[in-house]
Amino acid sequence: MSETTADGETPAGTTPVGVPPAGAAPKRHRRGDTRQRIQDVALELFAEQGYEKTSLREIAEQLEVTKAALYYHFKTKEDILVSLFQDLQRPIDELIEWADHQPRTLDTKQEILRRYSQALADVAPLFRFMQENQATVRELSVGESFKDRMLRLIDTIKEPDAALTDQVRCISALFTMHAGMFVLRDVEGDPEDKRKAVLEVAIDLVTQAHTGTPGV
Amino acid sequence: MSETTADGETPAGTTPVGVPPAGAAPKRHRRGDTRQRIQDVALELFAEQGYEKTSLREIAEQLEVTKAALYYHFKTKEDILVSLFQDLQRPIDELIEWADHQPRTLDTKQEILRRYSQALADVAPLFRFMQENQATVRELSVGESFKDRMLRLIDTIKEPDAALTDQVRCISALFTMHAGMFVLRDVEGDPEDKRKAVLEVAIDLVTQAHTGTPGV
Amino acid sequence: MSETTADGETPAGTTPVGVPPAGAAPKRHRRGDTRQRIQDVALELFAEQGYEKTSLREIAEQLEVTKAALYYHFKTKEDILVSLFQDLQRPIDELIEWADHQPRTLDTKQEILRRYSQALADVAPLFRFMQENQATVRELSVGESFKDRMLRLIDTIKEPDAALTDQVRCISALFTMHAGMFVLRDVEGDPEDKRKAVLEVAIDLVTQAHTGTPGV
Amino acid sequence: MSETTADGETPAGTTPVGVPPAGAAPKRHRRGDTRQRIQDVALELFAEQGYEKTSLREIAEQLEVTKAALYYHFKTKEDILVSLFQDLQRPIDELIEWADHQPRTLDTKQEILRRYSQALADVAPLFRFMQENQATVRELSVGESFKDRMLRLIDTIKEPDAALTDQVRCISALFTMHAGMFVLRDVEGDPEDKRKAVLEVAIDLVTQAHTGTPGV
DNA sequence: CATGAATGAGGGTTCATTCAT
DNA sequence: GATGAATGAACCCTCATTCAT
Repeated sequence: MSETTADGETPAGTTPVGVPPAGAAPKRHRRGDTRQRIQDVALELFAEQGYEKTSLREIAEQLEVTKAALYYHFKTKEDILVSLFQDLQRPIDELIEWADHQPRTLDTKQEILRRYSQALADVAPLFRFMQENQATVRELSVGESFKDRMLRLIDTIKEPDAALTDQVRCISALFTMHAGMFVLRDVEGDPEDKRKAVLEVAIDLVTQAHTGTPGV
Repeated sequence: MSETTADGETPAGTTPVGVPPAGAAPKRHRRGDTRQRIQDVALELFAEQGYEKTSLREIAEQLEVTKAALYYHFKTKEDILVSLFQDLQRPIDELIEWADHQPRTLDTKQEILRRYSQALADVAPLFRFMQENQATVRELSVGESFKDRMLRLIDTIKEPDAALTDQVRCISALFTMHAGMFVLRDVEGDPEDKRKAVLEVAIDLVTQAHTGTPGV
Repeated sequence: MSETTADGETPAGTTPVGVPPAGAAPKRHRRGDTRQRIQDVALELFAEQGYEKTSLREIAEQLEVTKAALYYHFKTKEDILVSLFQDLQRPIDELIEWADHQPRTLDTKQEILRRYSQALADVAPLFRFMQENQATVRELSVGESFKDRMLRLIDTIKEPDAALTDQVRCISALFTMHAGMFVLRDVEGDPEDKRKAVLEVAIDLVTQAHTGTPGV
Repeated sequence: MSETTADGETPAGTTPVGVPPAGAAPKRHRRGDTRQRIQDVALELFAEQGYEKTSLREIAEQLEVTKAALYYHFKTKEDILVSLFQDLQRPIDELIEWADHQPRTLDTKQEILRRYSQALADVAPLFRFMQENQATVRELSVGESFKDRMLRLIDTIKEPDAALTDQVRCISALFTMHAGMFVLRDVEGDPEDKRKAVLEVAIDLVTQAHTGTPGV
């Protein structure tokens, strides 16, 4: 529940369930936001149990609607997943877009990582899902597009003609940030501190890579 | 005694199925290697399509046996997976065992990474599977045991009272090696060269972590 | 709300399936009576062949629906059986309830048997099923509840401190009625006559038991 | 286990498992009696769980042999059941045979019941099985033959032209004895006392029937 | 906006049975 | 006298999806 950051931080102006704004919808469900609620529940369940093991029945039950209702809002099960991506991939797309218009300096690369760290924190559940369901996602239409995004992101910090080790360092920087998201849950410490430590290591890696690259 | 060999003492080393002895019996009873063949095919399909999306029918068909035959050799679908782990996790267990009896010097840590790099290469398909099916594996009995193993491995290279960044570096070292296995497929270059580059970066990270740690 | 009507409020009385309203819709959606029809067919087949030997495929086929349709109306195969009990056990529950509020006179006991005889005739198929599938039913959730009911019924006609033979007589009275239902099919004679003869013997047994009991 | 009287009381001269008579069969299983042991285990399991729910795997496992071994001794699963009947039905056949050669006096009928009571006690497990698996047995080849036996037994105590109630009394006498076997388990008291009480009630019923019959 | 009822395909699993060895 | 390996049929059940209302 708390993991679902889909619509911002927490649906700020939204009435918490069970406390309808005096004189509001009699049916207890806030109206019109069903689509949003489906996405929230779906993301939660997909992340928790995986895409395949989450059935539409389960989603519907948790929402107290019928399966058929889901089909009013989404054409297929995969469509729900796709919609999650479209909503959550945007921050990353914007980052890539931004990066593409910057000079390829070390400063830029570091800033990319900083922004990426933030973006990751914002879309954490989706990332957890991606990380843990690669086999599934790979087959889905959305898989290719996600992989593309990753490769393009790598390209923004990696020099194509750098030494192999330096290329690895850049890739490692990114994956350090990904891994940091879920492995560090088993390490003690303040989440924000951990995020910063991860970012520091990532920046370090990219810096080494950048410095090591001849002619930069 | 029991008809079901399900518990399995792994009749042999990890003999790849390979080609059937040229000119062998055209049909019926490819001898006593069926269990092995099931494991081979299963690992292949699990890694390729994921555990959930691989049906027993599919495995059976590819082996040209019936589904029921699988149940002669394994008690359940999950059992097949578990058996794969038992066979392939051993190298890692041995590594941890070895590491636990070494002094915690930088040299040892570097050697751990070197050996881990080799172990990973040996059990690559299983690792790819793990990496790509975490959501599934997490629920399975085998999930916990795998996570344990990872944490214990991290403990062999990480100093518990090191700075947070240095701890991250160690974790990063390991995950760099994991990521290296499948991300680098999209980078040009000789596989062995790539493996070495990955190893170098990982060793670098651990070295930095070790050096940075006060009092070491 | 929930799609599955499995818990079931028993939409109607024990309407026998009978003939479909002459000249009704030739196909698709015989309206809302499917649940009822499933129960009817299931009871018929369960009674005829036993619970285990009756497959859902068989039930579905006879109804010209798919197996999956059964699962829309009932959560499991056992659930179908349970629902049959809930529908058909009621007459007996009501009898016990009634008996519990009567004085424990001989007249009452005789009336219990009379009413039980009638109740049995009403739910004959279920009883036949129970009688013939005790081994199965015993394991099912419904088994215990049925046994309870029998014991409580026995308690309504049996004095706890009576002589052992008189206790046996009471039990015998009940089982005579049960046996009467299916053994007497092989004896010639009008069914109603036979029912009355059985009832007479049962009443006789209880009367002897009641008279023989000291202090009554 | 204790219910299995198949081979007498307890295989008297038989070595208890695990203590082989010095210099005996090295394989721990007493040799040659496998067929008997299959029957014992099968009867036990059939009576406990029902015929359908008892699988050959289960029987084999409990005997620590393979399913295939069962097929060496019996042609089919049903064959095991049939063999149980052949062994255990004999006492009843002998009783019928004996009864057929006696004068149809009240004394004879009472003696029939006495002997039947004893026979029932001897083959209790089989009877319990019959009672609880009628639906199954009915379809099996053995079903018809068992029913025949019951009808013939009834004929030995029932006058064909008696009043309907008196016929019922005779049937009731028999079924009282059957029911007595398993219903009385829930009544306190010494088993032998209970058996005698049941017998007394049965004799009573037959006596009434005999006396009530005009012209006897 | 949503439901009730249903479907077709497929899932994993278990069974009685066979047969070469 | 028994086993190891396999089969074919059937089982209960779940799924994503559809469509008239």
